[in-house]
Amino acid sequence: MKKIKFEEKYSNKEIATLLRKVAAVYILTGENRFKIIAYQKAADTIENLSRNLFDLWQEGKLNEVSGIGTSLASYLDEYFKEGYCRHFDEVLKKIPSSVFVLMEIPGIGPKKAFNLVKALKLFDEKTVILDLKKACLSGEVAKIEGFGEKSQSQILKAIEIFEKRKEKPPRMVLPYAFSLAKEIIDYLKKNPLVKEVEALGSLRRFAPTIGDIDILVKTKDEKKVIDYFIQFPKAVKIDNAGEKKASIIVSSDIRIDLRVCDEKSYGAMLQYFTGSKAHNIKLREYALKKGYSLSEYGIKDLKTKKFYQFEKEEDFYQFLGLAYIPPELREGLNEIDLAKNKKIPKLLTLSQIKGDLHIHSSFDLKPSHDLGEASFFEIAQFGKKLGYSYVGFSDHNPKFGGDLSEKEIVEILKKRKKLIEESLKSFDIGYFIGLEVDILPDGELSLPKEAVFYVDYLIASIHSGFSYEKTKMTKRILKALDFPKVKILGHPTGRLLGKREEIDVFWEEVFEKAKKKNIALEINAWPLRLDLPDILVRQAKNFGVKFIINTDAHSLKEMEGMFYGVSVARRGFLEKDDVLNTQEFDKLEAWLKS
DNA sequence: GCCGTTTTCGGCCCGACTGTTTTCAGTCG
Repeated sequence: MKKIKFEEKYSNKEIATLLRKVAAVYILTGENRFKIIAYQKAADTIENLSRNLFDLWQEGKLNEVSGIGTSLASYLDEYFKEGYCRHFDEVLKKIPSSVFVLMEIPGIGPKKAFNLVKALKLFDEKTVILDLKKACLSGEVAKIEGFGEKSQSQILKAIEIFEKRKEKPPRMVLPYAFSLAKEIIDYLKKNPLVKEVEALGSLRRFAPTIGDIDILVKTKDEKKVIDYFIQFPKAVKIDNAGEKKASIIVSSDIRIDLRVCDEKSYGAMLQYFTGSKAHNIKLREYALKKGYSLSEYGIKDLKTKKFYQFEKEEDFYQFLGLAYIPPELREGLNEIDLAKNKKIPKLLTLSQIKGDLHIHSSFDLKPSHDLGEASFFEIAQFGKKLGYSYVGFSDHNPKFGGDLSEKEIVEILKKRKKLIEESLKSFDIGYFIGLEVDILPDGELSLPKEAVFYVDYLIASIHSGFSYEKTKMTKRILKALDFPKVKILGHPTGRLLGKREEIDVFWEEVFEKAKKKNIALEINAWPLRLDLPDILVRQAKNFGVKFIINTDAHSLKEMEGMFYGVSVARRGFLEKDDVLNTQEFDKLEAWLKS
């Protein structure tokens, strides 16, 4: 078979888009609606896959993906092999391509898009959005059958929001989402009708980035709470507001969804509104097989027609014969099967963490990157305050290959070790002397070998050359792991959420080697990193690799961010024993010396 | 078009909100 190179059009995202387009055409041509659903479901599944569909195809595992049956598998096989699929092409030909562009605007689906294109003759996909905007402004849209003044101005607003979002997608990193959610929660709490209020959705699941903020309120007066909510001072637009729910857009183009309910359905509503969508769909399918229909209000027994309500979420899952599923695991993977067999892991908790091994101090060792803000003593003191048994100092390596000679670098590290020992002589917390060292392009570490005598451990990290080809990058990392005293692979994928993509690596080879050499993979808790990503955490765990969760703090304040790293570990199914810095000092020391 | 702890046939998650209608279709989460 000829070797086929991966291209952008083979990415999960692009394939999902392709299948959704086919589904859209089927909607317009009046296909069987379950066929349409099948395409949409396959698209959802593929988009949320933890691996590239393309890779799975190369391994002959297309049929293992749920939602891909014989038909789709053969279409996709042709698509990967030939670069196109005749069936898809023929279907898509039936509809002007500008229809698909309009569908990207919120509130416009296939039917509205098609009617607009047909009525206004908007056939140029490059200008279709601009043309539609003009048509709205000149009042033409309101004249089309099925549209009116209101939908015309709604479309206009939707286009504006769409254009803004295209410039800067408003996905938030966790800390920002938390602070925004807190603002809204504080506002809601001022209203005495609000009995209880919680942030749910992806925030409760601790997803690495958050799109919308979801808020649930328990109240006896639903309508009044909704009226109060839409008066939130920072709201720039009320997207919708009914009896049961409302959505506002706040100044930063972020959407806040509110649901209100009484106490009797609070448990079911918590479950529903925490999601994810994929988890809820799977849960409902599972329940249906058992003769129950689920909704945000409770559980209906389809035989007896009896309706059950739940004040607590735990009882909702229990009723279905399932163990409680922590929100972090509700991504529609295999968590329902695990819950059915009572195999839900006992996830790591923050209180189990005994120390932080990636902290940057203010000691000036002429580093390759930025210094921290706090002294060794201040860091130790703060570690103690956080309840840790030990801390690890891991400044960036001195700039190697520049003005400093190897001898000078060794001297600096010698001096640093002495200073640390003196600073903490009479302070009762364990400590380790580490160093975060750059992995150079060739896989060497940016440090003279003699320097390792003055450290307990090294964190090897990539800080440049992120776009190497996969094989070269893999070799580079594997080589770095052979450097003496490397015990941790720091922020392994190098990603910066919304700013920099993950490096391209054959991770299985890295996991294999890390396991063999007893090297831990870091889960870097810095909110923009959250690296290793949860999906890879789970894969690495299956290889038997151990982890260490670090904050990469450059200030005392940042040392408080351990919590974000723990959330990644939880989403990656990690338990206490998977994570080395849950161990006491002696055990950790033994590992560092191993 | 997919799927199987009732099934290889006959099912397929569930409900809210809006606008344009005059009972519902479209869209969204």
